[in-house]
Amino acid sequence: MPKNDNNISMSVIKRLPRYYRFLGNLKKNGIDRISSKELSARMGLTASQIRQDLNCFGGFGQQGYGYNVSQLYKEIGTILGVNNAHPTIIIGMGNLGKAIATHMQFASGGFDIIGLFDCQKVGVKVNGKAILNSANLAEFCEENKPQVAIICVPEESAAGIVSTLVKCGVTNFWNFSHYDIVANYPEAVCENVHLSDSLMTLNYQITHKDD
Amino acid sequence: MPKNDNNISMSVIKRLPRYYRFLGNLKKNGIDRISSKELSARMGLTASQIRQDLNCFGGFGQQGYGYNVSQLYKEIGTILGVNNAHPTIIIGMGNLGKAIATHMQFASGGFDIIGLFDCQKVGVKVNGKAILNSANLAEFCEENKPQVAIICVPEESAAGIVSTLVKCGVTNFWNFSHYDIVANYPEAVCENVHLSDSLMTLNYQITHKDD
DNA sequence: TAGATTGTTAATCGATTAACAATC
DNA sequence: TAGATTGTTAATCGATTAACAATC
Repeated sequence: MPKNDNNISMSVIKRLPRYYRFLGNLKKNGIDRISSKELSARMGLTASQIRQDLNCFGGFGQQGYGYNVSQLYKEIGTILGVNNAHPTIIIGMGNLGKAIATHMQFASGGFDIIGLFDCQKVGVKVNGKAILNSANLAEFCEENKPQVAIICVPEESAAGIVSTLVKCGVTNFWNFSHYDIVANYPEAVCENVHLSDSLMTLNYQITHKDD
Repeated sequence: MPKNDNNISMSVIKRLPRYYRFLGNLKKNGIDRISSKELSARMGLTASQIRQDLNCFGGFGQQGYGYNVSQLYKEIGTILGVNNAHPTIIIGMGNLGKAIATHMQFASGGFDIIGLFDCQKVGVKVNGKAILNSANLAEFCEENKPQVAIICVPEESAAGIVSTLVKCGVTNFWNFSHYDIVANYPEAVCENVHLSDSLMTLNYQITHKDD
């Protein structure tokens, strides 16, 4: 009986993909039942946290038994939205954009790539799809109604691109630039990936290892 | 007078790169003085948090005045370790590895890329550097003593690669694979980038926007 | 039934925010 | 000096962990 509490904390949400991954592996290995204790040992969490996390969404377990792996895997998948096929475009076909376009398994994550854009390289094929001209972005959005945009352009170009997209009704973003989308468009949903910040955090840890 | 408290929380550390970025921008715009209040407004934080964060490392401000932008920028840079040049290798020259190799500004982040590895494509140049054979990884490490490895191979290959690297004394990782390095090598320093987890978190937010 | 394990409430821990004396 | 703003302590808030009654 799935709940829908609407104020699930980000801490919990950020753990869901990892649960999903571990359950997928268990399933693949033919394990069809697991207790919070056993899962906690495998994942390096507390059993308490796992039970708390899962109970944000519903009582998926059974006292005295634990959790059914396939069922829980499916439930978490649904919660995450992997059964969606959000029409999605990628803006910026530099090295990063190309890598994202070719490297990610969008379909199994719930996304459907319907267009790749760049202001250069128009017509060049990436992963079998011809790059479209960023100049025609607005027009494309009117016709094809993408729901999600992946921003792989540098910060300088991002402001203009995002402005165009929001005007066309695209308000969901996977943002690799340092442009702060939510600060400028509070209604937007945005997940940031700041690779250079992550690298600097690593540097901090290396530099201060022996403090 | 920089402190060195050695138990700075990860919450604080993860905010440092963003402070560094904002201060760099202020500096570029010719602003040479800022109060925690003004900075908090620009960054969308509380002034209190900024003062708490900075005071983990030392009293960089001056009552009645605020903070000197250039000085604070420099201090945070030093804390983050941007003046280092950690000899670094990248393993895996698929789309992602290539993008990382060409896209990131390693030098200004405190890293120096001294080798690119792949089990195929040996000799092909990426960013002016010829790809080396992963089979010769151990040998290369003995000779060149890299300190950091960037793991851009799939999870299946990661276990073997990381084992080799740890044996050769490489214990600092920027890890793009789902292989859990710290679980297997507790002495390792590792910063994970799980792109597919990030994408799934975005999907959750889109899917539950109107809950 | 007895043992196991959940769902959930209460206790603890840590991080953020507020307040204010110190001081430039 | 008076006004501004820090550094730091105290209060609050939220997240994690522990405990245990409910129940399969």
